[in-house]
Amino acid sequence: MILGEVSSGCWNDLQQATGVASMMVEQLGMSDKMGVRTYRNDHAEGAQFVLKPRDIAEALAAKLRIDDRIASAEVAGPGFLNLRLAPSVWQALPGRILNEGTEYGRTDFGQGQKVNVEYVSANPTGPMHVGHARGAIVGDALASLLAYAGYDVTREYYINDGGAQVDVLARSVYLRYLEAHGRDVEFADGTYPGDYLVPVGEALKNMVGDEYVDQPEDVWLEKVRTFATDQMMDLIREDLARLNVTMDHFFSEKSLYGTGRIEAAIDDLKGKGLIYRGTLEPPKGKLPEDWEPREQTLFKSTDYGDDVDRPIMKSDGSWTYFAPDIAYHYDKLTRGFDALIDVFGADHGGYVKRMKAAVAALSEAKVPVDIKLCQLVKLYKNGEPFKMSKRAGTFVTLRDVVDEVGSDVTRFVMLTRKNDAPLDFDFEKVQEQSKDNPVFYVQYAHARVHSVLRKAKEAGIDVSIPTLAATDLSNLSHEAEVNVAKKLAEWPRLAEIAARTHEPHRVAFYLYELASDFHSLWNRGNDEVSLRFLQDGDAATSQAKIALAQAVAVVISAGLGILGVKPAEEMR
RNA sequence: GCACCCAUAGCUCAGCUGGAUAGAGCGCUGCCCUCCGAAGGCAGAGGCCAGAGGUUCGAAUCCUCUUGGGUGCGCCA
Repeated sequence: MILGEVSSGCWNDLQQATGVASMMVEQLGMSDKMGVRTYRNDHAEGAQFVLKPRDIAEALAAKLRIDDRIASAEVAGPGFLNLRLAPSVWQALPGRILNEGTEYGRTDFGQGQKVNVEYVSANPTGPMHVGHARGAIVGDALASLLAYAGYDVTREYYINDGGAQVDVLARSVYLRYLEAHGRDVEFADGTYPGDYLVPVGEALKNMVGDEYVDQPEDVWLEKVRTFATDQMMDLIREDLARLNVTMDHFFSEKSLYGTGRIEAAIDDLKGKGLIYRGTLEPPKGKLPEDWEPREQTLFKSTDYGDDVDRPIMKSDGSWTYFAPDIAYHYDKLTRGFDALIDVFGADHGGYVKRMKAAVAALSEAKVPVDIKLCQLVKLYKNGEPFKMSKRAGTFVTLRDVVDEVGSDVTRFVMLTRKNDAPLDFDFEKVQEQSKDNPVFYVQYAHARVHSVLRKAKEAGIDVSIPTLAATDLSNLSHEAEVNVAKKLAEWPRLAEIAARTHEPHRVAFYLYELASDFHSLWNRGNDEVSLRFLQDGDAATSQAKIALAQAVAVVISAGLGILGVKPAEEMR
C-alpha cells in the first residue's frame, strides 16, 4: 500500500516486506529504528536473485519517504532500512489511547477462538499454600491476557474429589469429629493432622450430633467425605477470592465416576486402537521395592510421543488417576474448545507428555494443549530462607502471604518471572518502596499521574478525558516525551506477543519499563521546568503534557488489569 | 538409567516469528540536594550469552553432543 507497483521477480518478497513494514508502521509497534529483513529468494524455489539487498532496501526507502508519516528512511549496513517516524505519529498516539481507554491494546488476535484455561486445581484437602498461589495467579493472568487478545476464555478448576486423598480427608475429619466429642485421638501416618480440620470436625458434630460416633467406616465415610470436600472447597474459594482469582467453572472429578463418562472417553481411545492389555517394563534406575510385572490396561501414549505406555486401570480393576483425567479432557473437547491450556505445578512434569498424548489422540491432533508448569516459590524474610510452620501445618498458606503483603503485591511479584523459572519471594523486598521493587515502581507511576491530575484540577485546568484527547500535542517533541510515547506504542504488540506465547510475565516487565520511562521524564522535570506536566499559566501546554501522562495511566491500568492488580491512585 | 525444564554482567533476572553495538535492577566508581517535583537523579566501568560442533547471508535464540543445576519416573493423587 505504501509502495507503488514494482515489476520485478521479487514482487512477492517485496510485498511481504512491505507488509511487514507497513504493519509495523501502522501499528506503531516499532521503535524509530527498525531493521527490515533483507530478503532473498529461497534456493529451493529455484528463483533467481535479481537485486542485491542493499539495492532493494534503497528502492524501498525511496518509496517509503513519500509517506508523510515517515520522517526519514535510510539504508544502513548490509541492507537494513532505518525508518524514522514523523513526530506527528507519536503525538497522535495519546489522543487515540485516551479515546480508546483500556481497550487500546485489545486485539482480535484470538479471533474469538474458544480456549479453556485450567488452573489451580488444588486437591480439596486443605487450604491453599504458596505453591498453589503461583499457579492460580499465572493461570488467572493468562486467562485475562487471552481474553484481552480476543479469545473466548473459560476459566476452570478441576476438583480432585474422586480419589483416595479425599478418603484420607474424610478419615481425618472424622478424627476431629471424635475429638469434638471429647475423645482422645491419634493422627496416624496417612492422615491430615492440620488444625484447619478442627472447625470442620466441630461443624460435623453440630450437624449430625453423635450419629457417627463408634460407627464403622462404611456408615459415615461417604457422607463425611462429601461434607468435608464441600467445606474444603469453601475454604479454597475463599482463598481464591482473597487472591482476586475468579473461576467460570468448577469441574468435579467425582462427577465422572459411575456415570459412564470415564468409560466413554476410554471407549473413544479403544475405537482408535489405543487401549490394550499389557505388561510394562520395570522402570530403570530406582526400582520400586515391591516391583513385580503385572498385566494392566494401558493407553498407547507412545504413539503420540510419550516414553512408555501408561496404565489407566490398576491391577484390581479400578481406574488410575490418569483415567478420569483423560475423561475430563475428553469432556473439555466435547464442549468444543479450540485450544486447551493446563497450568500445573512443577511436580506434574512427568505428566505432561501423557496428557498431551491423550488430548492429541482424543482430538485427532486437532486441538492443541499447552501445559504450563510453574516452578517452586522460595520464600525469604530479611534475605533468609523462610519456613513458616503455623497452625495450618508445615507449609505457608496462601492466606498467610496475602494477609501480610496483600493480593496486589502477591500477584504482581508472582508474575515477575517466567513460569518455568523458580521464583524468590522475599517478604521484605516485595514491600519495599523503591525503584528495585517493580510493584512499587509501577504503582508509583500511576499514582504520580493522578497526583498531576489532582493538582491540575486545583489549578482550574480542564482535564476531562474528551478535552485531553482532543488536545494538540505538537509541542511535545522532547526526547524524553517521545520515549514515553514510543513505549506506549509498543503495548498492543506486546500484549499480542504475550498472548501468543502464553507468557503473562511479559506484561509485568513491560509495565516496569513503561513506568521507568515515565519516571525518567518526571525526573527531567526537576532540572528542566519546561518538561513538567503542569506549566504555570499555560493551560494548553499543561493539557498536552497531561494527555501524555494520562495515556500512561491508561496503559498501566490496562496492563495491571490483565495481571489482576488494582492501580494505585496515591501511595501511602 | 530415561524424560522434561534451566544455564545471559559480581548478584537477581529480561531479551517477539533467528537480524545491526546483548538490556534492566542491585552492587561498584564518579558527579548532583541551603530553595525549586530527591520515598532520589545523572554518568561510567563491568559479558567468548556454560563448552564444542552444525544449519544460515546472520544464532543468546534453531539442531546435535558435552558439562553443570532443578524436577519427575507402574497399581499416589
